[in-house]
Amino acid sequence: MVKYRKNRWTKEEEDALLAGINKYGTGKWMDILEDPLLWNQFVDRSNVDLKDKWRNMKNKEKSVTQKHNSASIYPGNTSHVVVKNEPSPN
Amino acid sequence: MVKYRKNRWTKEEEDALLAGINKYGTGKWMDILEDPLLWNQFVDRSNVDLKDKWRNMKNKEKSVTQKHNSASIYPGNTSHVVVKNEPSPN
DNA sequence: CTCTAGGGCTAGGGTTAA
DNA sequence: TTTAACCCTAGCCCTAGA
Repeated sequence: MVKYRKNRWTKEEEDALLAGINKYGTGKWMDILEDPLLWNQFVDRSNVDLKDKWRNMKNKEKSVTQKHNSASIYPGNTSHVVVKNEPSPN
Repeated sequence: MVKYRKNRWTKEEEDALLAGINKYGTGKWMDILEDPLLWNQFVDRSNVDLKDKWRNMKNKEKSVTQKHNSASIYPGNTSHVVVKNEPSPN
């Protein structure tokens, strides 16, 4: 099965992704994708697509920062950190 | 809050896992992990990590076999069989 | 409670379309 | 050539059942 064309990200989809990251943090792609307020903003995206898009947005920001030293526009850029659930206190 | 980083398996760790499977059989991950000759070969691995790694090694072998029909490179690949230890003759 | 089995998800390297 | 979008999959998580 071959994918014939790329599915470009819209501004609306990018906003939904950022909103999801604000709510759940990075590394919670399935949670973001299935959020009742966000899921219908995404057009044929998988959890992996969300992860890849966030990576691209970070790379873009980084190159912009290198060129212009602009401040981050993205919330909670902590992609190297994962928040682990505490074990439920039975 | 826990820092997350992939911990790639080294050749030495793989060898230790295979040696453990030879001794105890598959499905004895805690026994392998705590074996006095093996435990210090593993770098920050849990019993679940050992199980997952064996699954990956099996999958890898399977795909190689499908492509090249090569013989098994793993000792005693009898994942459905449990090998019992002989009592050590002190 | 601990441990295993197996499905699910992520992280990061690799690949491709444009 | 460059790179956003997409693929591959090892490694790690979740949890039912023993």
